[in-house]
Amino acid sequence: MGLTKSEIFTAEQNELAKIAKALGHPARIAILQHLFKMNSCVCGDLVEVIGLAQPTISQHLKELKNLNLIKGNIEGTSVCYCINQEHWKKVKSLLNNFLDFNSNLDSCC
Amino acid sequence: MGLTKSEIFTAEQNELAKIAKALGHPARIAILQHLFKMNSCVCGDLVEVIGLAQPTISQHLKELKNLNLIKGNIEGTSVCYCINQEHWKKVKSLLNNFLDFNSNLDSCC
DNA sequence: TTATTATATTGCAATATTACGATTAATATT
DNA sequence: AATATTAATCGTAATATTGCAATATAATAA
Repeated sequence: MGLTKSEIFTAEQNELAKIAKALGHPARIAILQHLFKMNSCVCGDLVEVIGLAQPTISQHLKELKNLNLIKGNIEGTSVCYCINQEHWKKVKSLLNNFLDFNSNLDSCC
Repeated sequence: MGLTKSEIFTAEQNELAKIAKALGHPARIAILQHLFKMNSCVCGDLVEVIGLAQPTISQHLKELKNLNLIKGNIEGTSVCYCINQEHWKKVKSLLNNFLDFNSNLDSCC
């Protein structure tokens, strides 16, 4: 099939999975890391920095933007991308919440 | 293509992406949450709890096991799964490290 | 030995993802 | 206006993922 049965999961499970899925490609990790490092708008040089073709980077950016992980502002002929700080906080707490579900007790196996 | 160009990324970027990808499906989130909640081995009742067919759950478990996120011990005719605590710590710090790359400065857009 | 039970594997159909060349759209520059 | 620059979109090929029925395997029970 190739089609996830989202309807049988909770909203939180689907939300978490969607975020994780967006982070599930090294190019998108690299893009986010670069945006963090630059701390500010970075535009088409992502193509150079990362080393994938322009349409490919554009596609990855679109995915990150669809999930509100980044924002894009048009500046002349170029587009300026940056982390969506407000939303990133939510993502962080959602993920941390999940990661810390981890109890201190030992597993039985 | 459908084939990720892993060779152009750093080991850390690929590692992060692989983990995120494994978490990028609500069924796998649900499995992990259940294992956490039970804090101990849980076996075939995952099929009931989650509501996907047995082969599908088995496949998701395999993926989680391949990434060392969970362990599986045979106990009689059933298999007992649980979180791989040691590795989970590494995963947590890797992800937290990434999530906290976030500087305090404002984005420019 | 012959069920029975629990899980894994195989095979397959439907869909999604990744990557990129070609093209388009929008703004700048000359 | 004509051209250049930048990024988005379209189309497409190759591959991956999701889900399940059918089957196989392994361990116990009768």
